[in-house]
Amino acid sequence: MALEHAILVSLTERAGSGYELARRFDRSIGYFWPATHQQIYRVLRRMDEAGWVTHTEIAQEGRPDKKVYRVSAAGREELTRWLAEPVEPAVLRDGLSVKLRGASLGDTSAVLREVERHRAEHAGLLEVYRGIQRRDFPKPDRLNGRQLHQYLVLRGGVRAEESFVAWCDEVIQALRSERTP
Amino acid sequence: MALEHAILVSLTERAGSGYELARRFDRSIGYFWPATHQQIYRVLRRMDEAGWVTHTEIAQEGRPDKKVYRVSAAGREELTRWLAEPVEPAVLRDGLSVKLRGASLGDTSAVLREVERHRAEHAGLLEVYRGIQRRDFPKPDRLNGRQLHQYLVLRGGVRAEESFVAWCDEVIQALRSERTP
DNA sequence: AGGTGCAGTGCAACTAGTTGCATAGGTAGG
DNA sequence: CCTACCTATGCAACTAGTTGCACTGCACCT
Repeated sequence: MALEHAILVSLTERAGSGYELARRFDRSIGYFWPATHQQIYRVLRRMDEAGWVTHTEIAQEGRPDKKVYRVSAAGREELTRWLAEPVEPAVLRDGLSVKLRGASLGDTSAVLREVERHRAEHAGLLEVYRGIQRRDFPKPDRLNGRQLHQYLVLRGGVRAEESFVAWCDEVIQALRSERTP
Repeated sequence: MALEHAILVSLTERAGSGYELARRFDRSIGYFWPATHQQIYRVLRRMDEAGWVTHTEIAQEGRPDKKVYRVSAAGREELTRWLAEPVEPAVLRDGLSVKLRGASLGDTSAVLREVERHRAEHAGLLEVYRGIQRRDFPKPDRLNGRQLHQYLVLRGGVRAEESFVAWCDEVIQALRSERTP
């Protein structure tokens, strides 16, 4: 019961179709709450039946018709209710750490290459975040309300990726000097 | 297909029962690969059927009998196979960020209290990690093999929690000065 | 002419994970 | 004495999430 709320937040920011929501989950909100288009479509239907959202079918030329969803009064109520209740701590599932922990049972240099690969991916994501930060929040001192909150979430992403990259560097250095003592 | 591998890593470090594994997942490996006892029991059975592990029933006095699992040759083979293949990037699901992003749609001060609560929890976890670090790895310069890898995973935990706590502090400060401008 | 990719929704079948409960004896505390 | 917790395993029913596929029509590239 929480993809619902991520969708409510996103739809409150702007109404949209399932497809559009899936794009947003790919580019922004999905960085901290991932979801596939399938899951989104399914949950949207459930939310529609529960009355949290309404939809309008929009006929389009040259491309398929779409259903634009918007948050209803009941949805806004549910969202404020959820915002006031405690939320469980973040869940992390990191296969790389499992691998590292078992590295000595296999080919350590393959694990090292994996860490290097992940380092590159996370460094890329960090650049994406920093790009958004430069473009959308060039003067972060004067923000408030929704803009401030979006900025703060982005800051979390930047910090997390910086920390991940730094960890990768530490691991890479340690594994390299282990291989050539 | 990855809880299997986390279990293989843990059972290779030391054989144990489902219950013992569940304890370990609560205290160490579960910090980056969470699992409930139910899931562990189910997967253990599947791994047993697949021949990756074997079990011996141990009769005990005063407490229930237990099944001690150990990794078989096929299990070790599977583990080395998995260690050599690429692993998907870590998945994070952070409800607090969703909340923060939607904070202006509800009671912002309730969200602030939530951030403070999470800060305290993560600071506590950080202390746990640092305690393990002091106790188990007082001289990290001379480690290698399994010990080094375990230490590096722990370092990842320390870094992640430090970063999370620092982010919470940034958020708390920003939300406070937003409320009293 | 043929392939790829985007926009758009969705079904079917699957795997993974959660929650609640059951059982049972021992141990510790109020 | 009663409650609560620990050790130990597990069933049943549920919710969540993944993977693979289908269909339409346009645009773009080769």
